[in-house]
Amino acid sequence: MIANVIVDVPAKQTDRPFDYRIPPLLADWVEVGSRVAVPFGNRLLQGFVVGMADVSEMNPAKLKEIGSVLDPAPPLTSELVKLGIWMGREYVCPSLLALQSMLPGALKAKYKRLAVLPDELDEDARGRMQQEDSGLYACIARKGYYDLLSLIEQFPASSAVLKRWMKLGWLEEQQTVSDRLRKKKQLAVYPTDVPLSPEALAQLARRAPRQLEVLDYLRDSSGPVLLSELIAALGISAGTVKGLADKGMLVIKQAEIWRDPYAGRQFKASHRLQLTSEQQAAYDTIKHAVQSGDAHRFLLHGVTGSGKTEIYLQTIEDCLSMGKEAIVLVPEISLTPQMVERFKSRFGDLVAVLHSRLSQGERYDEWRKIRYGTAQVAVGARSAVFAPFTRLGLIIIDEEHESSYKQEESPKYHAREVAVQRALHHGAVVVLGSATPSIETYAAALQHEQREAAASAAGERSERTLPSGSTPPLRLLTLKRRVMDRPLPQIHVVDMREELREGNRMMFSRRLYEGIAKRLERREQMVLLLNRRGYSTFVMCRSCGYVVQCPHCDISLTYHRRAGQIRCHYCGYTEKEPGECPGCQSRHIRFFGTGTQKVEEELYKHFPDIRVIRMDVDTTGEKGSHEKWLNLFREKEADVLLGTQMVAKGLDFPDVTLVGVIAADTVLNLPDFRSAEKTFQLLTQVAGRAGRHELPGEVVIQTYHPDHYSVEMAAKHDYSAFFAREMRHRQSGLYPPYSRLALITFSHPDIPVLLQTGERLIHALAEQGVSEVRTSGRVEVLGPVASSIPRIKDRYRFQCMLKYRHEPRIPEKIRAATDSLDEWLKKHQVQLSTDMNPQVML
DNA sequence: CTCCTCTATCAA
DNA sequence: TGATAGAGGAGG
Repeated sequence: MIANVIVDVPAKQTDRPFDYRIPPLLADWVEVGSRVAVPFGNRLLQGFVVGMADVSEMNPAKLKEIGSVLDPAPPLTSELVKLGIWMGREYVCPSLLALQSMLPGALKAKYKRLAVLPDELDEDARGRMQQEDSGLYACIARKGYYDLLSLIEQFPASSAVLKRWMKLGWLEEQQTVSDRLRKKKQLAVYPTDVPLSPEALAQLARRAPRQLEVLDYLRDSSGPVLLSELIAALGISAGTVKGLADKGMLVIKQAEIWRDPYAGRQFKASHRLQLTSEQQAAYDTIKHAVQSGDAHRFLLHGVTGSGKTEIYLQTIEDCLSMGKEAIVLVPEISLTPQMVERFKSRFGDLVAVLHSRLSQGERYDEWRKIRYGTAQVAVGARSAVFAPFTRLGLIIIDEEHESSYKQEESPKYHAREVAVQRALHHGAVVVLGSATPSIETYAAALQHEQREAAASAAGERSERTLPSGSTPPLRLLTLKRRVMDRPLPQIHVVDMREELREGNRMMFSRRLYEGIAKRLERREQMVLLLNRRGYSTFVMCRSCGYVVQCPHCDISLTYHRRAGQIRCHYCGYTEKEPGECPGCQSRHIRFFGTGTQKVEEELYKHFPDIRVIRMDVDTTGEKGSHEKWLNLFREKEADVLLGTQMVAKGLDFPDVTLVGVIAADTVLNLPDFRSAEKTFQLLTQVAGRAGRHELPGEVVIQTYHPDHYSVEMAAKHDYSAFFAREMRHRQSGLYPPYSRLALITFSHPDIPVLLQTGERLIHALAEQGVSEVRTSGRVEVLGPVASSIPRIKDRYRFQCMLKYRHEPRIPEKIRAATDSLDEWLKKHQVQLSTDMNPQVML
């Protein structure tokens, strides 16, 4: 048998399967999806088996054998292998990267090269090695082998000797492939298979009562017990247990432990809540779709607080009872303990949770629960869309408009697109949930609705059967009302230009100021949002106008007062806060713009007794700190939760009655065609944090653009009006959904190289038939132009945007074009990457 | 990506 | 003639 293997080299030239013979000993172990170690060139590499064949096209003499199989069962399913290859094509990236991104980091290969003394080496050779370089020899001889790289490091002068020894055969090189991480092992105590004789027990009772206690404990607990647990429970020493092991009355051995990030936490079981009629209708439709066993897509458009999560929970429950599995995607930011708790309390140990705040080991074990264990529901951020289920029935994407579903590194995939691909394979249902759907999603849903309406008006039965493999239509389910018919909070828009004109120079408008004072008096809570961390956004000299910039990026530095530093938010560059202007040495250097740190300081200035929790990247760096702050806020240990967008999403606190947006314009001013959409979504989401329970809520939005439609429509809770207005904007600029985009970015330390690269790229694209064809409106090639942040980490960045409509096979053509530039790119060390359907234009 | 080979070029 | 650097290509 032959295995087709994709090897662990992330380069264009090797992005294809290589054939290997499967040795008879491994025949039962190699499957599609297996992770194997294979000889490649003169190295030993990890690889993924992507196919099996009886014969190879290759000359059989040239075939090498698979070295070993790295896992007892294949970590990838054949479906995921197929998906990885699809991703490679669709997102113009090496399939290897796609396959790797499906697995927990613990399974990323770690390579070692060892220098080994051959067993059969004669005394004579050993003697001569000893004589030639005693230090080097001693180091290797101690264990018989030693890590090659650290040898070279420790004995830099001996590298020539080392090389010669290897040539002479006195040393052999051995390469290994291993995981990043081991399965966690701990000593555990197992009962013996043979029943214990009554005499022996009687003897124990007399001579060693403590040992008898151990046996009793072991008998009462079904199965093995951890040694540490036994010692703690009975207050004995390890010696007591060891004594029993010596007598053969029990066995102590290493047992594999599954780390559980939620161990020791009690989750109160919860049950189905009564659904409103709107919820019930949506639920019924989704449930029938899951039952049908065909791929379906739904957009669940429900206002904040309309009870989307309960619908998710109940449909998952039905999905499980049909013997199928479910994936729930949640934006990283809202994967809060609250969210996890809802799933844990409904499904208990059937849930595996995957997010970035788990340690590598914890994530690995949660993943193994899905692949080999008991989990039937996966809740997690973007990459959980790859949960290795085999009977997938339902994929839910909550807050589907969130940009975090798009991975910004290669493979630049969108979880929404991957979900559809998986649903097609499994005949599963995809549910996109949001109060503020992305324009593209909503447009697709409306288009389907309109087609249905037209079809029924014409008296036709709507077409239900689709050509297999094509994306199913997106059906719209709407929840217009909040549960318990609670009103949406009242939103006040404050024009900050007006405030200034009337002499208020504070960062708080009078309305917000009074709101805060009132809440403090009433002991209610508040959420304040400012989408900028740090203290100020830029540092400028008032004498000469000099703005302090990052020396490596074209971006101004942000002042962080607590640390007394100015920092670059792109490359992490840090310097001490300047006391004088670096340009003209004037003392008139000032900090402009407002960040969360400054808001915090102002709050304390105006309300001395106020208790503020600030949440941004700077305060939530540590593991678990996110959770810690939210718990403090829940326990009413603070009046204000102040933060960047991480406070806008998914939080639910009963006593929050005021939400304040310090500056609604931060996102609006970004040079991105989605900035209005992002603003509308952010405002609507954060407004939804108020008045979710008995107490009514109030929202204050401060802005310099009170007339902008994104602000106006958000204040009126009018998604439809916003959508209609935004669609006109998209149409006039031919932006998505009126077109599709592909962004090719390339970077280099020198601008002339980039200019030449740009010319070659345009030429290469034209050769593939991708060139400016404005007349037919098929493809538009924009650029190359400098990116909106022209330099990051000392590399200038240029980009080329393709805007196309009905142009088929664009990824294929881009790949062909960029492949033809390969030589040039390699020679000049130009980095180039392609982003299909980019979410951020920066 | 990394290693190997081939070729051009230069100094002895 | 041999050494060396750089480009090009292969890797099963």
